Amino acid sequence: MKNTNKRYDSQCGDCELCTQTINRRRVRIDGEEISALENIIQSHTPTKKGAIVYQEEQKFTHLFTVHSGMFKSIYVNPHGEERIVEIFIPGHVMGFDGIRDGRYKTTVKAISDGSYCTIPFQQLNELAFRHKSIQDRLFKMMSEKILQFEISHSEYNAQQKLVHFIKTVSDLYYSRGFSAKQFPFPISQRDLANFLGLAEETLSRTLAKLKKSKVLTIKNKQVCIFDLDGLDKILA
Amino acid sequence: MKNTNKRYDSQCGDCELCTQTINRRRVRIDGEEISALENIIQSHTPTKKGAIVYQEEQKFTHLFTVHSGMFKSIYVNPHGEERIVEIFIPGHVMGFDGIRDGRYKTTVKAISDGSYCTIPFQQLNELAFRHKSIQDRLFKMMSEKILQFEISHSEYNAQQKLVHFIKTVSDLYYSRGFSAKQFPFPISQRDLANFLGLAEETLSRTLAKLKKSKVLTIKNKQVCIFDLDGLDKILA
DNA sequence: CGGCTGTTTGATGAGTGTCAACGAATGTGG
DNA sequence: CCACATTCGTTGACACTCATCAAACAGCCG
Repeated sequence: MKNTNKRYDSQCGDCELCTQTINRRRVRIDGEEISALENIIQSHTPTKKGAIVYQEEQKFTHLFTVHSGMFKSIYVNPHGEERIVEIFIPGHVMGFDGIRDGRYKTTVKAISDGSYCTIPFQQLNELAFRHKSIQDRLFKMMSEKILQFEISHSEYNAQQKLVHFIKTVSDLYYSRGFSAKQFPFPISQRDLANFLGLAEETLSRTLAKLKKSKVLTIKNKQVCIFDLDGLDKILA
Repeated sequence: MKNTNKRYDSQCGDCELCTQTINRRRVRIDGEEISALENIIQSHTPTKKGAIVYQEEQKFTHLFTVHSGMFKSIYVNPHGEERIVEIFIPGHVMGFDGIRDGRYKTTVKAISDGSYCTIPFQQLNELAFRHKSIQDRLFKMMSEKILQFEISHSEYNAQQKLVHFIKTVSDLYYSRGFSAKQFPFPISQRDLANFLGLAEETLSRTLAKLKKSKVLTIKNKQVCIFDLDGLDKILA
């Protein structure tokens, strides 16, 4: 099982910081700045499922990029309820919530076995101050994130929420050269429901409906999309 | 009417860029960097209600800070439906959605008469590259915005959505030294419903309920909060 | 005054959350 | 390797929130 997942690994210089999307494909940015960047990235910390990358209120020191596996970012509301606010897959950068006031505001845990790279923010910051292109990239990445949130804010029903998320993941795999129709999906339905703001039962029923209408299934922690156009129709 | 609003104006060096929150109060950051910043800010463009600050797909050149009045940021989804994704009040910075790829992704319009300041991003960028503290501030502001979205993602019912938004505005006025219990609120119920993702009728009924239970009212484009603790209880 | 636009009210139904129970899968210790 | 415990996913019944439709009402401006 672990071996079949291996091909989905992200290379070290393959994260959002070092790549850009052109024609739906993720391509590496070249230049000495990027090399400088790669030099401060500490590579491949392997993690077991459930392992903690960073914790709420811990001092903010690093950003992290997912290398393999899936991670979740958890926010605990004032009533102690855990809410999953983000799901990360290979290439994603984790830890932006710490920049604000020097402490992480969420807790990040591994959903599956996997590994991540570590970027000392202090050094990244210095680098951004020396290389304009790196400063620009950081601004752009954060701007992108803000835009995504703004738009995703829009009102979807249960099916659309689910399909939208799966499509996002599909696009991401596609952009890295993998199949858009079949890819690993190690997240549990409980976590997924929590993330999407749905009851577990609603998610289960929604998945059943999508399977019945031959749009997609999730089996053995793998998504299999039968009808990509069907997905778009659901979101339309 | 316009005169009574005047005291709610934000000063030029009063926006999120030049201030920070300490003990729920917004205080000015000092230092020559901030002065440099103020030098590139072009002051006070007055606008009439309905006026457009920037438009989707227009080339990204400036950030804007609200000086007085209220503004809305509109995203048009693929089906031509308009969705209000942000509401801006004095001190807020508008235009971050343009950094991503050099074009604004939303349209910003004035909800009421008001005015705003203009910051050439090119110059701001240069400045951020020279003054580390400005780069830091920009990073922090964007991080803050990301965090807000992540958290607000959490599941609220209609009443909580409404109360949460009003509380946000209240806090913001308070942080600038105005009353937390009574402040201008020029947004129409239609726009507000759209922003909150509610039907107009639901919003109307929710407001009626809050008024009946003596928590708050909105009259003459003014919010009047009777029971601040009541608000917190609703969100709890 | 009439024609807008914005807000309110009532009736109805769709979509989801909740509760309860069960079945399937996974992990654990002997 | 089996028996058991635990987690995870499924299914049905039901209640409730909220969107929708329809219609009336209020405020505003020419």
